[in-house]
Amino acid sequence: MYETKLRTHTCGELKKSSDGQNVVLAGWVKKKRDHGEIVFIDLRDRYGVTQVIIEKERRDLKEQVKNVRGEFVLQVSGKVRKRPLDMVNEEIATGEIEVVADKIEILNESEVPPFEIKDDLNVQEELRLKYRYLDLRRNTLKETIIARHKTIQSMRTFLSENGFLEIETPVLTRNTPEGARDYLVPSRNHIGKFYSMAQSPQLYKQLLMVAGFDRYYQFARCFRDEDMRSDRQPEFTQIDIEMSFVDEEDVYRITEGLMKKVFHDVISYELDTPFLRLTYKEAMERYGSDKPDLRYGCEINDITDIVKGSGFGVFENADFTFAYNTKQSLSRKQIDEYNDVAKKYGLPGLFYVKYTEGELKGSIVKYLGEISKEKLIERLDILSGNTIFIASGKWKRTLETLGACRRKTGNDFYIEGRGNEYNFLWITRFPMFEWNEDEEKWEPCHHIFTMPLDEDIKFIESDPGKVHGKLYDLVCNGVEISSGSIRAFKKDIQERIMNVIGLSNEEAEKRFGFLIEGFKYGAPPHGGIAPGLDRLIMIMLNRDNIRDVIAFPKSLQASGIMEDSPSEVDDRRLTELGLKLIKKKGS
RNA sequence: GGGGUCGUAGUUCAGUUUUGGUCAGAACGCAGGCCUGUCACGCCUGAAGUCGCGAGUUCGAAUCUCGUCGGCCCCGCCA
Repeated sequence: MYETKLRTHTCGELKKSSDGQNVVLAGWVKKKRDHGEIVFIDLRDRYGVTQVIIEKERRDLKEQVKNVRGEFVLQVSGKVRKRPLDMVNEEIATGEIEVVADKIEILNESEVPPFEIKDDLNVQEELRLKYRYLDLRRNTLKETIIARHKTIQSMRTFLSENGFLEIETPVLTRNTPEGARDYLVPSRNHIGKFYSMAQSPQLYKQLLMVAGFDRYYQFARCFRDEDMRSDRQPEFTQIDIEMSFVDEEDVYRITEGLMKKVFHDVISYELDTPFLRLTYKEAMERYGSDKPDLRYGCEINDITDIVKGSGFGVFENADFTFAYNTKQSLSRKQIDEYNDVAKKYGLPGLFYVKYTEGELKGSIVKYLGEISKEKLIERLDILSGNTIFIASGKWKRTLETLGACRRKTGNDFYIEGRGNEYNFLWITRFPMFEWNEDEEKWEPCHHIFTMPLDEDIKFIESDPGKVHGKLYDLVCNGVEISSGSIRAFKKDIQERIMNVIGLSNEEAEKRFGFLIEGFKYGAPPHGGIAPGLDRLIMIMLNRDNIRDVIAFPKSLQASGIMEDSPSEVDDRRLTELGLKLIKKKGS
């Protein structure tokens, strides 16, 4: 396989049936085991590991490899030999054979690497990032990168077979102030002006619909100058999809088909389709999240009706009181951790109730009558030993807080060892607008080219908070994999939406005039979706960090640890660009 | 922008509070030697640290104080 001038076989393919063959292998020294009379060398490449043996009479070879150690690059010529039965290594694919060395060429030496190249590695990530090319030699990371390739390959096949065209769009584009901060690129030809690195190909793909390419996709690199998280990178990849003459159902069907195929091709997992659907409201009220993990229960319940009238101030003054049952017996210390979570999400704290010895216990129990207690026990399905959390306040914040607590319960008790379950669902019926308290104005929840639900269009002016968009998110195991929408392709709807959020015609013209202009010439009804490739692979391979699925990722401070980016540049370059630094670090 | 946490041989860590002083330690790796069958080879010997960096307190700082840099995690932000 993959024979070249320097090798006849890879280090992963020789089998019992290769016995007696003369072969040439090339690879890295994984391990040398020198027994004096006899020497073993495990040779590693992308495909596997093969044991090379230098026999006792080959003093010349032994002398030659005297100084060889891990990560030297060798070319070994020799004969494949079946190992004696009791010498077979069942751990590796080539464990039934070994190659008896006849000739060894040291293709390159290696310094002692800063960390060992082995699978069960425990090294500070900073060091792994600095020597990423060494980290990538390890199986775990290597397999991820291979899986990433397979994912892309599988998607290309599926989309191409379904009539989608792969079309590239510019990375260097213009600033569109909505949404995330974008990376700016100063222009040498236009002093004082800047390109923006595309946050996504959103506007281009919609114009491709105007152009008549009714099924488009692209593996689009997206750039966002925002703060990192364990699932966010400043540059990441979306599998950007847009279709014409469709409604939500068409997008769901294609996306479900795509996921089904990818999971089958990459990890041999058969997804059930169609995926479950929840409205945004339902997801929030039952799970406290617009991206709930449905691998476990712990559903939130509205208990406002039970606690109103209890006389307890917090309950009386709050819009809503919600609760969920952890179905666990938590210690005082554990409960404190939940209080910390609540504080982080802006609630003063949580109440908890424990059911022990046939009695509800907790600070708020004294406010509840017998009937209320019984209702509570029934509604939350409380069993002996259960700890229940209760929170009061405004709808969204209270639910989000309990949602964060529920997530903690899940992490602590329910999802351990269940990374190989995949619980996909669609979240639908998102609100179109959100009221910004600080600026006292309506803001779009998604982006402004979203089509409202037909039945809500009449509320656009009178009651924007009541308008839902043709918006959908694809969620799996508590992670937002993707979001998309059916677009507002007609001028009148667009203008009504812009009016709600206080965007004047001139302003809109300035920001995305080219899109509005394009929409004048027969824009077809269209919509799309853009699954995040990195997150999808994270979920599929059960990794909890996005850096693990990217060959050369950035650190949390958006630095390239290996290449030491970003870097300062010569003053000459700045001058050329008409730029001058205001502050320079260390000056 | 805010909060948390970590930083000690090449690597992973112990030592840091109660107690500032026999506190520069282990394992792996590395180097030298021995060893027909290992695959986490084994045995013997050895080298190896600006305790992230800087300042301060002190007779004395890995240990206490302040600052700073970097990694990771979270909130804000962000599809």
